[in-house]
Amino acid sequence: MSAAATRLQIVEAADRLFYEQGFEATAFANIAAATGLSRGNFYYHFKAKDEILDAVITLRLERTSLLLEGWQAAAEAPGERIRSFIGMLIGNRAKIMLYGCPVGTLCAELAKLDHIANSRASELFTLFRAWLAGQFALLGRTSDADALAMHLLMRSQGVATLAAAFRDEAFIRREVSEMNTWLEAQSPPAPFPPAN
Amino acid sequence: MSAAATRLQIVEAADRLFYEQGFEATAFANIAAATGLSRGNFYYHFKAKDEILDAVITLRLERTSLLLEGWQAAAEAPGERIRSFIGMLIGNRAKIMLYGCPVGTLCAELAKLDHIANSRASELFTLFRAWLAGQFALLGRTSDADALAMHLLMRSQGVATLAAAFRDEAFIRREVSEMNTWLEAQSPPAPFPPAN
DNA sequence: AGGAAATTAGGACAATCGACCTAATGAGTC
DNA sequence: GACTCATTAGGTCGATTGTCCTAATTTCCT
Repeated sequence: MSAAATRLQIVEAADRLFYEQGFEATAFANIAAATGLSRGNFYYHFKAKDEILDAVITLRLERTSLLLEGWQAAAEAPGERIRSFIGMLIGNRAKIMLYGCPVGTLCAELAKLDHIANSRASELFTLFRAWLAGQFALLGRTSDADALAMHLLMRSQGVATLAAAFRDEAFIRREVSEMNTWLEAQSPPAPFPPAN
Repeated sequence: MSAAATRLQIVEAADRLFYEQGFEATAFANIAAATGLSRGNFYYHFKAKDEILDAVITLRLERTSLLLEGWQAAAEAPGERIRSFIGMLIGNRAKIMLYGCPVGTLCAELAKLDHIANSRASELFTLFRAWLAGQFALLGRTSDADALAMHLLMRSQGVATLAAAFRDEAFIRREVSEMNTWLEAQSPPAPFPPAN
């Protein structure tokens, strides 16, 4: 197999295991078992475990960018695009109830480990934050676009954390519904009361 | 020193280290260095590391109960009591920006580790949830008291997660302010429109 | 097909982990 | 002060960790 293909195989297995078990709790033996590769083989593609983490974060950054571009292309209306973001909580509800949000839990773990890759992991949040702020700006909320983006990001993180703690799918659906109605109320810029 | 005092010393050091570094990343050597005690000594007070975790969770459950009772006694109005809960985000903002929420991050880690103590850790959430639901019931929101409690819990978790990721104190203050105004809007039961 | 380079497998290494054991020290009683 | 029991210190154990090294294997080019 080509080196690039093997490398990707390692990174994808590590990506899944880091999410399901955590970074520190995932040993080379786990990645080896998941990929069917030998442990010693990893050091041909990576110098250290931290380098695998870097590759995982890079992979997530790339795929997140593609995801956002996809939402950007799939809808013209900013509100509908934001609804795609909110919809993630429903689409990934099964894994979220088991392992929480991949971004939030990774950042939390790396912060506690005081790991160097911590700032790079939080760039995943920045990606969503900037994209959401762009959509709110398109909605006319140019002055508080970033604050609205952070607010929505905050809600999705809170939902993911509690959904995992209580294994409660109904809670996810209820909060997603509330997020959508909240979103509806954010649309009109209305510098003057609407004339009708 | 008495056995009970030494035991408490161990549990309190473990409590802090589990919060700041995570459960798995905290070794007996760390607790030994923090307390000045010998490693082998721990096994006189606990059978295994999991038992220390159990003691830490028990300690947190007790202190959380005391905290809630204190809020209960400090204010008559349920709204003011709930504001005490929200105020935690301000009071603990320094540590929250470094390590996130002690409850949320512990639950997240134990879920990934598939640890037996996971359900016991989430009881910490249940404590806040039930108490908050009680306050909302006192506000007249008997039918959706639990949903409102979960909503507030969700917001505090999201704020803690993002505040840690971005090290953003202004974000905490802004969201706390929004939570308080949201709380104001939840007060009136108003089965009929107010007559004035 | 043959040979060079790329890729992989598997073992060995020191370090660290939780766990266990035993001897030394402490405090309190007669 | 001697005795007993509670408490602590320190060392040891096997298992596991990330890391490294070398030989075997595969791939690819001539």
